[in-house]
Amino acid sequence: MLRIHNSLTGRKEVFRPIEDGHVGLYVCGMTVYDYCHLGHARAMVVFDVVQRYLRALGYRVTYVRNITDIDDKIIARADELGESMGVVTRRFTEAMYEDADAMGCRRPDREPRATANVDAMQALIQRLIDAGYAYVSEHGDVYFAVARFPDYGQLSGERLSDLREGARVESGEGKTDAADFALWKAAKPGEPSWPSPWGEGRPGWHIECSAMATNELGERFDIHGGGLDLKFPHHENEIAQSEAACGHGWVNYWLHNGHVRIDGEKMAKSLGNFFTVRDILAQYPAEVVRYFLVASHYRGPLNYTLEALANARSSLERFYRALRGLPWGEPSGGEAEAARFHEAMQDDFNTPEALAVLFDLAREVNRQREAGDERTAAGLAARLRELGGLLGLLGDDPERFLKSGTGASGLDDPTVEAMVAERTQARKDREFERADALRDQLQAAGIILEDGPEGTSWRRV
RNA sequence: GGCUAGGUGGCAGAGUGGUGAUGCGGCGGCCUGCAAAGCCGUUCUACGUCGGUUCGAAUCCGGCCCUAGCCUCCA
Repeated sequence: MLRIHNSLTGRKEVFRPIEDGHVGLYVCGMTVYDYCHLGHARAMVVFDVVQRYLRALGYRVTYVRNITDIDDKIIARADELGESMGVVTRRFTEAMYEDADAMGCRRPDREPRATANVDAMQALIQRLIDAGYAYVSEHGDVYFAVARFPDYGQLSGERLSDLREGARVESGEGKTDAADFALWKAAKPGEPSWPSPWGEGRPGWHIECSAMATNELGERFDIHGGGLDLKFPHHENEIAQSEAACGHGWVNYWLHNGHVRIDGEKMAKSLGNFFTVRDILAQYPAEVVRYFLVASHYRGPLNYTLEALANARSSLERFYRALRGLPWGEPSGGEAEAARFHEAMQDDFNTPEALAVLFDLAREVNRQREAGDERTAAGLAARLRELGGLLGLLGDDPERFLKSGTGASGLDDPTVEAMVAERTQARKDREFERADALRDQLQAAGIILEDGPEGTSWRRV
């Protein structure tokens, strides 16, 4: 029985899909005007885990993630680069795929692009105008009249009166209410635009997701996710538009992932404290980054530090050392751990707890191996791989992972192998001084040796 | 000012009304030529604060303090 924390109600609820055996999942994707930073990576990995786990539970999942390819920031970026919007969005869409693929994220089933769905957005806007929820300003902008939608604030807990009093709500621009938001923006000279019943213009941000989600998943679907920063106003406005248009509830469960922080602050472009995924991937294996993201609960904040990444790496090393040297086979044994793992995952995707179970399993693998029962150890190791796989982890070859290291050690594999062989000979000859000198030399180059009953293995720091 | 999350041991990070997750680190032991790794044991009065409920709370309730986020584009 899967329970998930629904931000709409603020509590954990038993998940019941609308259609038996099927889950419609919509996640707000990127605005493609720059490279992904770690915050984007978190959202991608979090919902990749959600999607994977739902499938592991046997659900058919329709996973939809949009691509916002029309937006003020894109226009600005294209101007800045002296390129067309299409060129810019294509480049950063490709970059997003590279990053997401590297981190082992399965591609969504559907990835609607805003520019390909303007018709659906216009239809939705028209519907809202007809139903009296939206109005056209004298400048040709269309606004959603927030006051006409009594349930406004159901997701964020914000009250309309508080919002109006808030210092940061803009007024003017033809709005009748400061809290109203744009559905359609009249084109300024030189801006990309589409013809519409209200004049040349382009869609507002919020209407994109309402239109595309409904288009792909219907007027009522199961799960809508995104970063915490989208909760208000974006998701609140999506709800208002969609429910106003269809006249009933829209999404059953809302999921929001927490922010990545750096030095206790949100990682954000405006603060200039962000790290791009590709910069981090240049220094750490993608699986380490993924582990780091999965090692804390998706709803909480995640502090980015070098220590945390190092920690993620040593955790993975522990797993891969347990796996090392055992044959890939069918899982056997570890049923109790598997049950605990699933219990954790079904409790609002508690990945840290699930990982704790995996550590227990790794210890059991080591115990069995130490006891000389390699057969049992191999069965458990396969179980460990199987469960890790549900999180998108532990799919690598242990030797490969352990020998990959963080940076350049200066010594290539054949050199290391040669030195190891030389040391082995020295040890055989009981020339321990020479053997230790070689080991020290390797260690200085970031190579750690481990002497086992079946010879010496090594890994990079 | 309003709204939303949080405040856990040396660090990271789960969890729970009553037997001190898990990882990293420290210490001791086994193993090893010595290490490393592994295993075993262990350290550390851990749960922001003040009250309340309870046989019993860190876990429930209330006040307070602090942190972060949102209220403007943001995963």
